[in-house]
Amino acid sequence: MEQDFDALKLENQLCFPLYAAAKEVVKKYNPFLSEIDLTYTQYIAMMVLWDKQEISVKELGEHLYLDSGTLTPLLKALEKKGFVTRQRSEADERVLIVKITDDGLKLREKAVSIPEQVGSCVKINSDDAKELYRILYKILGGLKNE
Amino acid sequence: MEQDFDALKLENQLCFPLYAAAKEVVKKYNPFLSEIDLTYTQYIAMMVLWDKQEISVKELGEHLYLDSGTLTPLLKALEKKGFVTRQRSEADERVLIVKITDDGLKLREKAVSIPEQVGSCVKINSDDAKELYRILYKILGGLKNE
DNA sequence: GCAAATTAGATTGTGTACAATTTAATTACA
DNA sequence: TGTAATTAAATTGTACACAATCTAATTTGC
Repeated sequence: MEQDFDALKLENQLCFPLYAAAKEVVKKYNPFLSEIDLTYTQYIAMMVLWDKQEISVKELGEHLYLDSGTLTPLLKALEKKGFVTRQRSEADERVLIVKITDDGLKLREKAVSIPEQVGSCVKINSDDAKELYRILYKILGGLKNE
Repeated sequence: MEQDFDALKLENQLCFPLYAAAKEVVKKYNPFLSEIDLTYTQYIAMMVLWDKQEISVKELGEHLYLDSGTLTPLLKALEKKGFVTRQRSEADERVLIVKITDDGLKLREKAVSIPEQVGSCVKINSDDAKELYRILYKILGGLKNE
């Protein structure tokens, strides 16, 4: 009585290419990010800060799908590099407010060409890109409400 | 003279939802994987071994998009749990052959229901799943030849 | 045949990720 | 109003992930 194990084959997984492609694409950012002294995770945190100037750790984590265990050391590193400040909210001492500095804002001008540069490394046509974007956010939306 | 920074907005990235969705979906495996004492990375390594019984570290890394820096400690952990053995190839002492053990093979029966269980956590219809699969492997294929 | 180049894996160091726990501040509510 | 519950970050411990380097074995090319 042979059992059917096809469901456990790597090529039948959807999660595996998701995991692998994410890793490989993130890796493509490194040569460009190292020029501005950021890691990928630091870069996406800076993206939120370029947009909002200041934000609590909790809110930042909601945007990035990251928790304080990841963000606390990451934000300390960004503070050390002089790109952000960290200070407790006066209204609620539990809350830590992260603010972008002038140096952090300046960094945006150096970063602005990165999306295009990485884009040229990742071969995907515009239709596939749109489909991928749509499906990924559908998945993320579906996971949130549980 | 205002510069256009839209390319740096989080919502205009394709990589970010890829990164976030991969992380969140992998996280969904943990409750099921912890029951059989595996992490996600160990699980995908076992998938290759369930399929092939034995493989070199190099080949395993090619399948999983992982290098020896990640695989060496991971395979030592799997060896410690008794799921694999590690021994040098006699034909070429540089090569380390990883072999599945009887316990490792038995684990497959416990694991076989995991894909379905995780599937029910991730809301995606069959058309989207097929599209996603196609696009992700297209990306992975495009990154390889460079 | 042998030195140079290549290859496979291991090691080191840095930076995530995240579960679980802890601490301190705030809020709920009896 | 005072205690219990909740909340936000920080901390701790484990496990990747990978660049860079190292070591040992094998292959190349003369």
